[in-house]
Amino acid sequence: MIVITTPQGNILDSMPRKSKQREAIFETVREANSHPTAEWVYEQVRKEIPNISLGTVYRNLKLLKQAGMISELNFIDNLSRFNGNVQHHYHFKCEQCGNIFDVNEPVNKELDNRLARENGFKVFHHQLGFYGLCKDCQS
Amino acid sequence: MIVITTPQGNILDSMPRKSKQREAIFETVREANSHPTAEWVYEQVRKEIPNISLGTVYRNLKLLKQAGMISELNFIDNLSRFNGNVQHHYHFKCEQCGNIFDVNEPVNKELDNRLARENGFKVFHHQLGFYGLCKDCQS
DNA sequence: TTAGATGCAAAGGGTTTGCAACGTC
DNA sequence: GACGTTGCAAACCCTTTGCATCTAA
Repeated sequence: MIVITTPQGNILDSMPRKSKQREAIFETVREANSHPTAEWVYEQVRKEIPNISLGTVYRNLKLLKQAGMISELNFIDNLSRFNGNVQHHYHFKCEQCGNIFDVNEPVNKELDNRLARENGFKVFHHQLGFYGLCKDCQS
Repeated sequence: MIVITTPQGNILDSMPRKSKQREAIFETVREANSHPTAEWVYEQVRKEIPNISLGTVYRNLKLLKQAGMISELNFIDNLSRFNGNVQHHYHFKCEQCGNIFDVNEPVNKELDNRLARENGFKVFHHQLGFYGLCKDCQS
């Protein structure tokens, strides 16, 4: 159903059909520098397409995730959060204001290999999240 | 309201009142070598206290967590999972069978310090979760 | 024309909460 | 007796889904 083309091509074209809703949702997530929830995406897209429904937002977020165009975080809290940055990276969550930041820490692939060697697991990837206070919340 | 006494003392005594429900819930989580959900804890405790309610389970899991007697994982999926192991450690989730394993990998505290230095965050702790296939699911 | 995509509303699943009754100190 | 705790059920919140309608190809 969904065919992922080369990273260079517009992956939206690989969907069975185009829709302005999906395009708006994708753009919203990609341009957000926060790590938005579905609700937030919905509120944003609503400014452009006032009668879009939450169900459509959820359906498309799921599709876009399956197509590898966005990623989903579910280790921050019990809310799904989406991210236009598909590259592997780490996160920091401020326990005061709740904001989530991308972290520039280099990703350590060797961790996966070591775990695989020592425990006999097959390890595909890992998620690393830091918790504390951001600059603004320390004063 | 809740006073955490020394790790040696029975922290349950520091609660305003005792209840057999709370004790059973605590024991169930501590003795589980899985990383149980509230629902699972409820099913277990029900064998001992048949008319316990789910609400009581949730209330006590929250209390026990606040008292530092159990910990909560919310980075595995969008379900709260509880753990009698309060020490800092990492996790592996099998994407096939869904089981979650504690990982013996040493905890790297230096990570927190480096992040703090480089980004100006105050870092309290971090969570690291690995994803892949466990031994049983590789065949 | 055909099948995917939408909007709507209802349903689902996990968690919290209000309240009267109960239990502990 | 005071007040923390419980059981129950309703409420809540986030997410999914069924269905008739719409729309891209």
